[in-house]
Amino acid sequence: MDRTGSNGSRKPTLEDVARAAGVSRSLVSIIVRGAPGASEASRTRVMAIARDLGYLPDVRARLLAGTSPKLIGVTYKTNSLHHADLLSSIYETAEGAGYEVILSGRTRRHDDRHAVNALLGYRCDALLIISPEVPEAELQQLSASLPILSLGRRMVHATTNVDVVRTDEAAGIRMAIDHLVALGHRRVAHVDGGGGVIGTDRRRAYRDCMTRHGLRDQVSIVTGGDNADAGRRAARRLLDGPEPPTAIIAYNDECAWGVMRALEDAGLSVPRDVSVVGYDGSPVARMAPHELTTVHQDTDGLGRLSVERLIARLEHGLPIGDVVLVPTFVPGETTGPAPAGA
Amino acid sequence: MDRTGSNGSRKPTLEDVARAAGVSRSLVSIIVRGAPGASEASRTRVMAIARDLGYLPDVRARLLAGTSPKLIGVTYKTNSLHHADLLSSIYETAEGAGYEVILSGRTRRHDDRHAVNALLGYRCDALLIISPEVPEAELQQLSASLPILSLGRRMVHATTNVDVVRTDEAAGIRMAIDHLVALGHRRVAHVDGGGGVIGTDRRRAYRDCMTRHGLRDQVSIVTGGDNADAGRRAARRLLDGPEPPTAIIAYNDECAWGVMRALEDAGLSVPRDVSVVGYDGSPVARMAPHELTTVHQDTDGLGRLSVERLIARLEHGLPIGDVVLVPTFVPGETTGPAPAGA
DNA sequence: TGATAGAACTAGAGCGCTCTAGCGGACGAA
DNA sequence: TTCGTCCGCTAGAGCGCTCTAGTTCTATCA
Repeated sequence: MDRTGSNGSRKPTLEDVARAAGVSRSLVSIIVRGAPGASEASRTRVMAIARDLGYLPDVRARLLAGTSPKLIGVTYKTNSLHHADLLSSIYETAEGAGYEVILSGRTRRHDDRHAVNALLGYRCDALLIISPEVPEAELQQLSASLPILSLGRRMVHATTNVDVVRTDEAAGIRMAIDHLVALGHRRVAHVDGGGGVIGTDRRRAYRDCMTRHGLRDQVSIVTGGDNADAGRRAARRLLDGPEPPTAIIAYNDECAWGVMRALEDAGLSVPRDVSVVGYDGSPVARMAPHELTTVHQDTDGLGRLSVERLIARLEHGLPIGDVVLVPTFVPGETTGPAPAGA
Repeated sequence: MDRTGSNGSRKPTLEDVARAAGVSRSLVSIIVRGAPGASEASRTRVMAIARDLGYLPDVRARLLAGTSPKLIGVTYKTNSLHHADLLSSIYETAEGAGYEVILSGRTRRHDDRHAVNALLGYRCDALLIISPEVPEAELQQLSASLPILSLGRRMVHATTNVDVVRTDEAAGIRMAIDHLVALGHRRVAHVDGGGGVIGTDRRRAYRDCMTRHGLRDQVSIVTGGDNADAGRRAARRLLDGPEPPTAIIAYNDECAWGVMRALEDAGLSVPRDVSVVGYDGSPVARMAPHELTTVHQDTDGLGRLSVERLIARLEHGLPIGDVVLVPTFVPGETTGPAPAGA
């Protein structure tokens, strides 16, 4: 078997182009990179030859030899619609700035740590972790050797060196509760996202905001998660309780789907009997049979800002700190007036 | 600003470990790779030192220097739940076999060609393209320089050098139609996936199978797509027609969501008024408020087989050809008996 | 005793690129 | 004329690794 491809010929290298053009490897390098230091005449001539030969730079060699930062490692959960959405703007921003993006997906058996290690193996210059799930201390430790940006998750310790671009969770939850209360709801429950920082923030915001509305005794929280199954199980427990809620704020859109599923199972109608609010609001996530009422995060902005700031830090050492975007509340068809008797 | 990390120290290299251990770079290389040729004593000693130093092999250098194939490039659509599902088994199988996987996502503005070029830049040894959208000729041309495997999409020309691992589309559609016909449905429509090969196969299978059931005059096809929006728009057109169907087979699960959405909009109940069948059946895709009746592809099998075969080809030159898996039909809650009057 | 084999290890080339240092020639200024 | 300067270009080192072709050392056997 021929390793180099069925046609038996190696991929052309800089050397090949240089030989064909009768110039040095260095000149070709300058030209294909678009770096200054070559005459216009040489540029057009060499580029034409490179094209003819089908030359494509070897990214591995380029990264190995280069001295300026050029590689951003990104990890995300492959089964998250919201993460997938963020990738689009991350790709676009990075490519526009001349940076390579290397992806490492997190799956069931391939978690944060695996993914981060894979990225470190590529010696990326910075790490963009979407909603990191490892302990903050680990991120902190990592940040000693390269810039780390957490997209979505806040850092608890102010002293941290880990940069953050995120959404104002409290604002999002507040909008949702204000909306529901204005519709006459009082028994507003929360299916939370579990023990993570984002989940904790949303849960606390829920509690605070309920209290501010004088509904402290109506606070009802049940452990959910970031997927539909978790939402469904959680909602089922909620409905089994003594006083089922008239509105449910789910941890995210997928979770909200599960919640609606459970309501359906219980013969309840949305929003007539129970109102449901999601979170994230990425277009791809809004496929529910009813247009989901949701807290819309600025996906494009989050992705773009993360990359822009990370690059600014890499190139000029500008600190990023904690960038907070305000979400938008998007009323849909899954929320309505509280039932009369409630 | 210090490029090499805030602690100012470069990442340790083989050289560093070798020096610390008082042995040659070559020996350390042998040991960290787990290659034969080192004593047990050296192994434990050097490994301990490597660990202490926090040594992590540089993948770029390793790939650049290595002569045996080790890198599989994978491209997929970031917003496809089915593709995301496939990634899990692809990762696991490849890692288990000691291969690196490099991902390149396809997004709105970052299409097949971009993604493939990015992967070629890394000089991957083989390309695994999930549901490729480029013309077959282009794949064919690509296959001249490295093994190409199309996961999901069949090749039209028998002479092609592109390998395929896919699902038996005809069988899947047949199961769906048999199921619906057994429930008394006659007006079974199809919201298709557009002009791609997979879409065409499912469409043709639909037509053939309807004909076999003596329902040729009931054939009703409307152009959909692989997402909920497309499904919704398509179903709307279907319902506007003279004789709306009593059952709809959607191109995939996301499309089916859209179809259900349109039915809901029209005040129709699923499955009382109209039955709906999806396609793919990955767990993450089955979040509809009703358990979707769907044609379940063997996601794990597809991913695993693709990688296993690709590796077999790389290492032993074994041809892959056209591997076809048979899907499973999973009856859910979105299909029921045809309405009496229909 | 010396030849021989095998195990353990090393030297050094080379993967494809970038980057620094420097070279030659053209040109303008003194 | 001579010097300096700038432009266009090249030589060659080096990025961190793998791999081939040794070398050394010990054990074994005629």
